[in-house]
Amino acid sequence: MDAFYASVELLRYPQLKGLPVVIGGGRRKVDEAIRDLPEGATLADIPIEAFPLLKDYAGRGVITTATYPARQFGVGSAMGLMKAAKLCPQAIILPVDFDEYRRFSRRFKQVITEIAPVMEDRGVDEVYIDFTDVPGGQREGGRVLARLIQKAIFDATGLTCSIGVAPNKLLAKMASEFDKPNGISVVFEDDLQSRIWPLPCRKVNGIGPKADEKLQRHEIRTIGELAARDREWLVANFGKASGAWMHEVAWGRDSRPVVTESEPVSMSRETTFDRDLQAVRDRAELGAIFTHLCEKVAEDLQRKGYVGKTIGIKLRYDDFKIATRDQTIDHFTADAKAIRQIAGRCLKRVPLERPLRLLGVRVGALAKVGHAATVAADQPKAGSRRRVAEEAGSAAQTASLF
DNA sequence: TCTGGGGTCCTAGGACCC
DNA sequence: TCTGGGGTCCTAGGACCC
Repeated sequence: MDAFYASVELLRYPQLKGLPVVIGGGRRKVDEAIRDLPEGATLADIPIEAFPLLKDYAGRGVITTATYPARQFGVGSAMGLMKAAKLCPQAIILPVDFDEYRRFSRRFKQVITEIAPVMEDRGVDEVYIDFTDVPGGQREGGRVLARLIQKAIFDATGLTCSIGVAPNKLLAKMASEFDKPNGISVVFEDDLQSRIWPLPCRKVNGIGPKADEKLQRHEIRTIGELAARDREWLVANFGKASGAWMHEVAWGRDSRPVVTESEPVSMSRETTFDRDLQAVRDRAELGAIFTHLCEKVAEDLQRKGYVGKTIGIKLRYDDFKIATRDQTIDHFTADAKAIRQIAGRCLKRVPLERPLRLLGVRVGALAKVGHAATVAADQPKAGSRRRVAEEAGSAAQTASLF
């Protein structure tokens, strides 16, 4: 299979070209900073002097993305804003505007599917493309088609993108990072030794900070060093599945197809509070947030036409530890009140002594509305019956908090 | 004032069924 | 009475990605 991996550079405002800009944080704080602007002004109308600076920003949040001039200072995605402010206080901060990103996201994906219909959605700004059957797709090893797609995206959206072309998804993804922004890189099978093996293991999609740390403890830093270990050794040290997978990717092998359709598995809403909240002292505030999250998830489900039967909550404590609880019920629902009721029971099963930083509500085991009816007719599972019995016994002592 | 929000997939133990 | 597997579902946590 021949694959593209295309990654689009997110929104930039023309008047900010060449300036250090970070996008992130809560919308609220940034909105406050630019609220003196004329009514109806969009960000594009704002004079540069009016943009809020990172050094004046105070609040929780992380960077979603940053311009290349900002990255020069060492700031980048997922970094805390307070830390970024120390590195680059003069950077302009802009609010995240996901509605706008989604609009652009739809447009650039539409442009791509008109040229190459076999496309896998990998999020708001990334896609895989299988161009095996696209007429002319093989010219210059795919470079011609990549240029065509790049130009079409730019014409339609004004966005630039980086494209990697390779024999499979694994290599295409790595190739796309070779020439950013707005570049095209073609990697062939024969380039494995010269271009892939020198890269750090972290560049492999699927090797994260934990796996990388463990690899480094075994003196494996580059993909080449990973490839040098034999499969048996990797399996013995990283487990049957992970070890074998690591061996495959180190040798540039990946047979995953480009998947054009997929059904969602879960939908969730979560929020980090402006300040840590305590279950007892801030009971009313927490209760209101909790209800709101349930309503939002219910809205999302209904808007997209899904129902679910596993309902759960997520807490993040002030020490950043996470706790989750969920319960599977014997019917599908997308009703805010029903979700709130089951999620409330989950909340009673989790420790609430520590201050809370985040609260989330999740609905999983989804089915499309209409398809759910047949599934719902199935016998309730043993687990649900058991749970119902336990609740009867524990309701009295836990009824207080939510 | 370190560390967002929305996802997927995997693992592992226990219950339960055959 | 004790000893088995295999398979599925449920739950909690964790790694990872965009």
